[in-house]
Amino acid sequence: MTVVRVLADVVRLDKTFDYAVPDAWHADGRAERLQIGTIVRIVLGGRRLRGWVTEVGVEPPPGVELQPLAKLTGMGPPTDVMSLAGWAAWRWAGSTVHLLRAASPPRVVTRPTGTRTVAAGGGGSSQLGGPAGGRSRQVAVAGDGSLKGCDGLFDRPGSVTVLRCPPGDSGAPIAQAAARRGDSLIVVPTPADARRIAADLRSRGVRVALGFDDWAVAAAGATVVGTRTAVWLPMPRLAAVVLLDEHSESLRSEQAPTWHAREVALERARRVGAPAVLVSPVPTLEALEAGELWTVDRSAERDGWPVVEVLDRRREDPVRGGLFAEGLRDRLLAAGGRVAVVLNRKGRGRLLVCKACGELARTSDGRVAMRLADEELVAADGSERRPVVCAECGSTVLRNLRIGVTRAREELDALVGEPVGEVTSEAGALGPERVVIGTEAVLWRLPSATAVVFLDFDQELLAPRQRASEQALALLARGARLTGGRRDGGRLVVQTRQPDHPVVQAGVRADPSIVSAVERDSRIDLGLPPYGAQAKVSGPGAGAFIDGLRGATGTAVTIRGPRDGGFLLRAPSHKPLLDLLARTPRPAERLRVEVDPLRV
DNA sequence: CGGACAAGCTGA
DNA sequence: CAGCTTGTCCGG
Repeated sequence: MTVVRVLADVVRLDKTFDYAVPDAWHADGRAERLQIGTIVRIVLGGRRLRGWVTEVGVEPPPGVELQPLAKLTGMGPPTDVMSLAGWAAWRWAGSTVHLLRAASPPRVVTRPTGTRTVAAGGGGSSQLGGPAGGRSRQVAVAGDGSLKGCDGLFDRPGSVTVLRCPPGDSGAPIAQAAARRGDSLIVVPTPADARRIAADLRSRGVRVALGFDDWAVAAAGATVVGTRTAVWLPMPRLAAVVLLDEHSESLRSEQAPTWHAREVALERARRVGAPAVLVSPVPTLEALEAGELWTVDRSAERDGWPVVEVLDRRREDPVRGGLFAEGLRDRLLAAGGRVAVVLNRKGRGRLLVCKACGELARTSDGRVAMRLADEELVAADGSERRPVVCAECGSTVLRNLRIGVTRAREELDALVGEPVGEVTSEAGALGPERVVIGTEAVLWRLPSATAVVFLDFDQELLAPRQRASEQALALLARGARLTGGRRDGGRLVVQTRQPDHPVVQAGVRADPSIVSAVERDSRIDLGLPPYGAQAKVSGPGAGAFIDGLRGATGTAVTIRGPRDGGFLLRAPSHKPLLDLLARTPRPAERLRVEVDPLRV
């Protein structure tokens, strides 16, 4: 009798059970389709459940009467993806079930779709062009702004390369170079990016699976293009991995387990020895830590960024100054074409500003905004408290820098003397107005702009998030993608009271390494990822779980809390932390474990 | 997770 | 002691 082990599709269960393969399945060939990852129906405690085969031909446990498998549903994640999901469950301290759901086809797949016309290796497709450029740690930018020499990125098996190139769209040539190596995994931030890259590759004769709808196409062997979930698609002949806009927040899953497509893709590449290339105008420290940095020529990078103009608001009256710096009107009128004005209203935290000298109330390291609470200044992340005194000049009179969000459009209207459009994140036609205002969504909804204005950049710089600096710089890069480089007249206008902030300076000098260097030092100091590991444990079961953790001895993990009902675990690296989380039994009550949380 | 069953509480 | 709530265990 053949016995298979099956993981039931029940998150809180997260447990395998053994089932007998019915004799009839041997006769009609179904038994041969049972492989690791195959999706089946099982009966468990009287319930019919979905499950994934995790082992075939296991020794039946003694004294247990096995139930037969109820149904063979169809193909599931291949063996390597099953194993990858298990790794990810460890890496983000979550259930394997969550990740296998992400890796399973959206509809039943009985067999892979289609066969490849080009042999694996892809070299037969001449429309992809040939390798160009020699080996160096640089990729060249041609006169038309396209990249040359991308093939060198994929020369070394198992290598991880970070390619920092200017904010313009550089994805297509890199995707083409990857596809020349064979079936490649190309991960992009948005479905629109995926469609664009996929169309380009298809026009060059590459067999492409576009996102999860093409699960069966990918299973037959193809270059996969998609958003973060694409890292879970079957790829029987994975030859290269590319992440475009590696810094993008969209690569991280919002729901727990909060897996990150960068880390999953790198692990997947590592397992098969495929070269991986992480592309971004503003690489994260995680990327820089994982791979070797390649750049484009310094002057080409500079030209690819727009001019960044800083409007320093420190000397203005914080009350009468309102939303707009003195020179803004002139800049708006001077811009020839469309102008996008960005006002972040998601950051609800109001900023306090010194009435005497115009400095913002910040923590002593200048990283986090402070607010008024109980007659005291308290950091937005709770890390620091002090009396209500300006750290710069000693004045005790601070004012709320309240941004008049509702009136922003009207005020701007009056300022420029022409109708101003408003863009929201909801769909809807864009108006004909030359100047449009909105939240960060403006940067995603508009196809292009001559200039982008950040009205309240301090809100980004001081956001109580671990990656506030990186994200603020990413926002500049996003704006730069709308405007194009300085050669095309692109211009960013940044209103700030922190003109010397590394992010602002990085924009002005078109040099993202300024932020990398400062961030690196501070994260090493604070033991933050990627130079340390953190996990946030919360929920009704948190207390009991932490008690269990405390029982473990000899680990490098420190526990802080409870604060707001949650605990923060820290360790010098991921392994001791994750191993401890994995071997500690979970309580019956609800528990949320977030590894490397965005906020602590 | 969800069902089964046991132990505990309440009101007549 | 029926009828209901709450807790614990287990499924292959």
